[in-house]
Amino acid sequence: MNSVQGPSFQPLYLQIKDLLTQSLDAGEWKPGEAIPSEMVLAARYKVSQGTVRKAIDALAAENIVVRRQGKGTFVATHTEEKSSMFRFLRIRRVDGVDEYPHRRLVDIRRGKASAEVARLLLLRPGEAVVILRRVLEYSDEPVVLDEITLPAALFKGLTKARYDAYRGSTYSFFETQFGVRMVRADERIKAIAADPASAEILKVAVGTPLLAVERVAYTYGDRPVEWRRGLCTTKNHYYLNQLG
Amino acid sequence: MNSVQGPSFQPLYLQIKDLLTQSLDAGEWKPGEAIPSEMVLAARYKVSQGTVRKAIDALAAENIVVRRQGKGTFVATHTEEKSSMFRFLRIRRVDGVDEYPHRRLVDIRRGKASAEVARLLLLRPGEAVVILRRVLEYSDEPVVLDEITLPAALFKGLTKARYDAYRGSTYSFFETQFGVRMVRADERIKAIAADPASAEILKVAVGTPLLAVERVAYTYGDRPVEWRRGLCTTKNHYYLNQLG
DNA sequence: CAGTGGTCTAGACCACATC
DNA sequence: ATGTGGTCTAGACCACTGG
Repeated sequence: MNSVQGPSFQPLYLQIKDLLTQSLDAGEWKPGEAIPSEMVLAARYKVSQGTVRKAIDALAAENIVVRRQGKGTFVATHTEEKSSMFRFLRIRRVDGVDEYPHRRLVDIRRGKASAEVARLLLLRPGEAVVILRRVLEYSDEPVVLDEITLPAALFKGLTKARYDAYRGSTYSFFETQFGVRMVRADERIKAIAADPASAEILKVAVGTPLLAVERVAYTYGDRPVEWRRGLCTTKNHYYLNQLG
Repeated sequence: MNSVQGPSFQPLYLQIKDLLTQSLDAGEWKPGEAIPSEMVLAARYKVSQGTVRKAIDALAAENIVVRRQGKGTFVATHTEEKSSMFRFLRIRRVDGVDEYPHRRLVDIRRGKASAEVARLLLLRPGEAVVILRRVLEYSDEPVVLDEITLPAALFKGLTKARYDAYRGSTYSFFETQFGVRMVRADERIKAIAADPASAEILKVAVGTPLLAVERVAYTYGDRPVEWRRGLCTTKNHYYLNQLG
């Protein structure tokens, strides 16, 4: 059922994958919901089940959907079992115990995108942004001091009260409250000395070496929608990475 | 052609994948060589080409093997194009230019595995190890100070002269000279202050914040075969990570 | 039981590399 | 022209879930 292929050839299953991504992006199926079965999608797109399967396999490999045998294929969520909660949280306790930190919002303020943020988030310089400052606490110990910058246009009505009231991870909050789902991120890590303000919040001496982690997070279609910078104490914690 | 399945069921294509991994491990096909074609493997294992294909797909997804349309499937190498050279090297210049560092071996010494190294590399405490100390230089600037610990049993005849004489990456050296191919690694990152000895080598002030990167690298079958600890200046460089 | 995803097969054809 | 991997199809059967 493959149509005539234009000059810029793309396999059928990748075309189907793009169509599915568009539907996901448009919110046709919400996070946590099931997408139609392979047979139904095959009928809709007039291709064989095997081709739909390959398209879904590709989405599953990117953690955009989750397959569950016997039940169906579901739009991935940041509100899930432990396994996926640590996908975007690489900080671990040195003793190896998996602990999900308590997040304490220091303040929210509105501002204009700096040249750097505008460049990274593909905004016009000076465009409105929302900036959250947070502290992540592990067993009541402050470990990470965060600053999260978001395009205001996508996060209308983001207030401290709403953030504090939400139970669950920050990306789960973004996803359920603003329909912005993070699918991928790039991080750059440096080591820096604690400045007085950060040192006080993290309860370390001024000049203590900290990890400085900068992140750009992307939603469907590789659109950047979050910039964050975190300072992390590594007295009792480390940053975990798997190279494969 | 599936045989009767015992109590611990495993799909045929995963069984084939394991057989291929064993052959790879045994050196039946060396890095850089082509493995037999899908048709030939299908005949050998008495399964369909599609099943062999799924097995190879799984190996390709883990970067153990590389497919090249029209040519064949090849055992992956650390001696390849730029794209794969940075798979285990996450240090980048802040200006974004991709530069492969010059490695300078400080010394090689032999010793016994500490309790920690023995635990991580699954050795008996006190078992013989080889320890390399290196400096990685980017544009003549020392950036990383490394200490690499290897089980002596796997790296007989490793001398400074041989290391210095080799052209190519360290993992390429291990692979071609000792038949030990790294396929995966875990890294743990902390921020620490430069001690006097390290500071001098890296040409930074004592107390300068550095990244401390600890790595355990694994070969086929998840067998740990390298432990390393690196100290990295982040004045002009950073550690890059992709979360997906 | 019916419906879902998961595996396996067999065959056709396409794209690419090499001779 | 031949051989390789890449795509697509159609159908059968298995494994899991839930009514």
